[in-house]
Amino acid sequence: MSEELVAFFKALADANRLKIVGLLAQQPYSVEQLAAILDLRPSTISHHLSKLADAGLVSARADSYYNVYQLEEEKLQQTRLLFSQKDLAAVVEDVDLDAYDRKVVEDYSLPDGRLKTIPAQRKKLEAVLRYVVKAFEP
Amino acid sequence: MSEELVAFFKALADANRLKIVGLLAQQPYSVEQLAAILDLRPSTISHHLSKLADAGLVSARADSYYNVYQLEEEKLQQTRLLFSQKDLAAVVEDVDLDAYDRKVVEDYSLPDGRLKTIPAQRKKLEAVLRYVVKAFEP
DNA sequence: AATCTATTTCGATATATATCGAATTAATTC
DNA sequence: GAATTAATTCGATATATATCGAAATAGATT
Repeated sequence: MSEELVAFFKALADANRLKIVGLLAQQPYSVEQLAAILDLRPSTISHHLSKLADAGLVSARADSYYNVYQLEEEKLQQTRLLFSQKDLAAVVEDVDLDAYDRKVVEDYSLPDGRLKTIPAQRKKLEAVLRYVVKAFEP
Repeated sequence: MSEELVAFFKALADANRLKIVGLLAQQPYSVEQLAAILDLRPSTISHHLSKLADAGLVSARADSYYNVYQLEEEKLQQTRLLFSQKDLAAVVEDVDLDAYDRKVVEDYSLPDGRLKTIPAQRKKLEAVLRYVVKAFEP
């Protein structure tokens, strides 16, 4: 039967899931990061990733205690045939890539702008560092 | 934006629409023929074709007073990259290709099996002829 | 060990979609 | 010209899907 083929197209037939694919085409992301960037709840992102995983388009890798999702390269080849690099870039063009970093800094900041504490979680520490580094760029 | 891309995948994200594409990959069909073959109402087929047309995957051609739908070749190329010839064939493998011909013959037959009248519509006449010819094959 | 935290699962809800049957439209046959 | 017919459009309905928030789970930090 062609249930698999239908599932493949269904997986790509949603604007937010296409954005997830577009983002993962650049680098792996955790659920929380994707949630912040796409302004959706983590549970929603988890559902989307589950559908993409069922279709074989993404896979999860445990990194510390994050679940980091990445594109499956073979399937990626298939999808690259479908929508070009340009299309793939267009999908994420109106996406706020820094939303996660900003959110973390905000969560850890006092009203006066200084950090309450240094985040214990590695990804959050990284986010703060990226944010600070960016502040010193031209 | 990537609304167009989403529409493209949405168009293919349905088992019956995939079957329509698989059928049209072999030859053009009218709405009525597709309805008989896929066992759906003509209005349903019309909706499906409308979505496929919006995505640029099919186009209509007036033939006598039938609307005959065919695949758009350029888009077909794109989809051929997605799902191979084999997949395309698999999509229609459990489809009853002769359903339309049988239905026409049944509609025009008397209880004793002889034809009431010769169908006036060209496609129905063709259907009866195909049916009869097939009856004389090995 | 106790507490936090990221993710998943579950239940609820609102929106979208597939399908049908009836009404409408456009074109054909008689 | 009247009756027939293919296709589309419309209204209704049932199912599917996207999303959320809360609860449950698994893992890490203190």
